[in-house]
Amino acid sequence: MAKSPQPGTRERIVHAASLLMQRQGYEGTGIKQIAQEAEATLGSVYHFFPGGKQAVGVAAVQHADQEFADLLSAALSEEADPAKAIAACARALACHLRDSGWVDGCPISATALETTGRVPAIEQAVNRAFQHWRDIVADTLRGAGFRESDAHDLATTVISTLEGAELTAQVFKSETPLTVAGEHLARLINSYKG
Amino acid sequence: MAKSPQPGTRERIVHAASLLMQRQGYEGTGIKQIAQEAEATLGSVYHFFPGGKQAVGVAAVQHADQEFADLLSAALSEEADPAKAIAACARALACHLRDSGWVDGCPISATALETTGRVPAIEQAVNRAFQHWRDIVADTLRGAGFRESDAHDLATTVISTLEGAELTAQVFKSETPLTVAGEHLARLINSYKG
DNA sequence: TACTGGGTAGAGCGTTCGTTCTAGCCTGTG
DNA sequence: CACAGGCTAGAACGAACGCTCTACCCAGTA
Repeated sequence: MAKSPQPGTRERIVHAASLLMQRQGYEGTGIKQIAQEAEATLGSVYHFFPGGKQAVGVAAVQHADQEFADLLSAALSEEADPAKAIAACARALACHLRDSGWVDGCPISATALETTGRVPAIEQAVNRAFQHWRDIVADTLRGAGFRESDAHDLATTVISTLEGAELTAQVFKSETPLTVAGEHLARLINSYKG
Repeated sequence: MAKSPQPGTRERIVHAASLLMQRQGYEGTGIKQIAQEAEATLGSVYHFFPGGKQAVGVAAVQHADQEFADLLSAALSEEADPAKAIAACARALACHLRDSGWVDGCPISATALETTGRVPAIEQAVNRAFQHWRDIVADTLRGAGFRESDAHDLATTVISTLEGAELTAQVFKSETPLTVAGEHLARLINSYKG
């Protein structure tokens, strides 16, 4: 009974919410639209998320958090050199963004910007996601022999820059901002080596 | 209610729209809220902006575009060394963000993310703003003797990174991401010198 | 004096929002 | 077979949305 049945209605709702919020933000996405996209009914949504739209939003952010963390971990473990790994990661994001028709950028930044200081529950989920991602990068850098404080600062800038470059690429509808940012990050990281 | 002094009604509307959209995005901001904040009436808003909410949004983005361009130009012309100037600019953004209670980040990024691929008029205004800002940085770098292509790529990354760092700083409610990003950008720029 | 027109004021339109509610379906157990 | 309970289905609510509409105020002009 505690197990979710079939291809999981709850999962479909979270996935649809995450996708829609990625593309049109939190405010721009309606509960009914989420239900429709998930091929669920309003009743189901409120059954699984008695907390309403906020609760769906939090779950969607957490889902996107884990999804991007997995992508980041995979990209970083494929390459021994962290500088090259991050540049490759930026290129991968650029490809994905292009293939989506310049629509699928960072899955939570739109939601983050709309809700800062106004919806604490979502704010907190976003905060945790950013910490999560930064820590993944920081751990990789530490593992590659970077000094503790350098690793932390570099990881912060890596996340910031990827985030910003994704936005810029989306605005310009061009892969260039992301690929260039990746190369610049690699150059920056290499300048700390040794 | 009480009649407002000097500044024209149209200007008050644009200013209020810009501020509200900065804090809660395009979708999260209502026309009536804009009118109220501007101490104007709905009739006045539709008198000055027959195009409705989209038209107000475009004007707000253009206003924010010019405002940030002025801030950028001022910061860049205060320092001869562009690397130091950009680091100083990042610190200034951090101060402003902190003083606003971590609420006033980039004035258009929330709107940009919500409207990409969905509201062409606003999309275009955002595109022009990013180009505008990038060109200001690129011109400064070119003026400081950087190669044409280096200046262009660096300018793109500077805007991306500032944008992303502002978001990260907002999420973490900390000045650090912005100040660190500023220092990293300075280091990156200096690595292209000579 | 009367006219003119930019600007102000706000009631109210149709729609959609988030949410609540009741009723019914379906499946696993006793 | 009966029956409980997780889940689905969708009608309906008040509030808020973007927007339209008419009426009014009040210089400036003649």
